[in-house]
Amino acid sequence: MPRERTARPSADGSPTSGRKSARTRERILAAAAQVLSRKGWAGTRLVDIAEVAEVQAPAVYYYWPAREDLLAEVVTVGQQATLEHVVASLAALPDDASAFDRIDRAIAAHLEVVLRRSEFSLAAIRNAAQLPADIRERQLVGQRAYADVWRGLVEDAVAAGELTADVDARAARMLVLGALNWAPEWWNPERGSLEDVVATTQHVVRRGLTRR
Amino acid sequence: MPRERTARPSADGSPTSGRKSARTRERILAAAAQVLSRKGWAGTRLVDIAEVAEVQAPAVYYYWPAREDLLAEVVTVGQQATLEHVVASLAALPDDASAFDRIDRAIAAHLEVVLRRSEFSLAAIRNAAQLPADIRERQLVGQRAYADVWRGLVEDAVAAGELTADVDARAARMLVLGALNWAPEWWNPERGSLEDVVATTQHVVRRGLTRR
DNA sequence: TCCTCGATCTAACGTAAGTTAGAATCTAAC
DNA sequence: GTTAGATTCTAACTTACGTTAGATCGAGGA
Repeated sequence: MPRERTARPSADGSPTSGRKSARTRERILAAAAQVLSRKGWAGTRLVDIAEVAEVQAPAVYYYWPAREDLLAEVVTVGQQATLEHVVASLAALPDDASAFDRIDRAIAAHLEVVLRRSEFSLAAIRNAAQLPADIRERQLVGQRAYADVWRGLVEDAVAAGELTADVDARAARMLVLGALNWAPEWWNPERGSLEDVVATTQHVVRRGLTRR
Repeated sequence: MPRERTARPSADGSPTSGRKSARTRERILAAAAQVLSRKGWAGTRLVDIAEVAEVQAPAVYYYWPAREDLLAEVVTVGQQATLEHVVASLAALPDDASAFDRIDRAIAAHLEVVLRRSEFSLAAIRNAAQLPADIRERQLVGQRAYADVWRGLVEDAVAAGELTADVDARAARMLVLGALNWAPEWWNPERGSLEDVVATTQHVVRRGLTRR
């Protein structure tokens, strides 16, 4: 059994730092995210993960009790990464930022994480509907927490009169999140920069939700 | 071997009409769509399909040579249903409909099919990324055909000067399609009517893409 | 240098699920 | 009512894959 079960990013934050065992664990986790995002929950084979991580399949059992636990951790990490990055981005804004500046920032942060740290968040997004019941339940808790952030953003915008009150707030919020979550399906770094996509999305969303 | 391999909707169009064997085939296909949309490509077990269709698993082999062929047909049907319904809806519009009226109609048609005939289109949408390579290739052809329809809609709107030219047309198009494809993840008939969602979406999209 | 223990491997097991074989049943024509 | 063909079933086979057991390798301290 390894001494530390949780990944501990070391001082310099580089993925190659830390104890060798911790690095192997990270490699397997990242490999699992990659395979999971492409093959789906049931289609993710331990052998494929192992091949990407350059280990033998049974090595997985040194770090996780079962395949399900490894995959569940991928989903959790993917969810938390999104939540934390968005919250941190919002916290970095000046206190007097307008409601729509905050929404712009959240859009940018969400796209950054799903398009750049894409394997983990993609795995979480694409497989949400396929999770086994027990894991799905935990996932819903995290999802609600993230939804609350966006609900707050939209409510603030409505209260500030910056957003049209003539559309259902929930529907509008989910339309936006849908557009964001779908971005990994079509965006390709070679066809346009991330910054361009962010700017376009901010443009369209701002116009779509702003009163005339 | 059954005499007819392709589903032939009979005069009244009801799912219980036609030869008994054809009805069984339809039942299995619909069951496959239901399971596939929830469990993912690899997670869709023949036994689960059979249970929903009220048949034993080997009965599937009377109609399809292998599990893959059944699932591939579900994806094809889901894709074609969307394409055909949108194209038919557009064709029903008067010739003098404005570019944005046509986009509104396409939005309504797309949402209708993914939210109502949801099992087939959901199966196609959610599993696009997980398809085996050979099937994925065929799927991309259909996907391109559908993308062409939307590309045309957007181009017409730009040409008519109804749509802002200051955003990347492709990105805007994909953002809208993302919002539409994501709707099944959150829409629930008990929380609001389909008509309301359609109206809200049309509102937001029209504002989002229209020049000031 | 040797010993210990952490880390990973090779080999084997058990089971779930797709598939096949062949029997049983049902339908429709004569 | 009988028969032929269509349809569906039960039972068995096969393979893939998660998992376990136990051996092996490697690094760090005595």
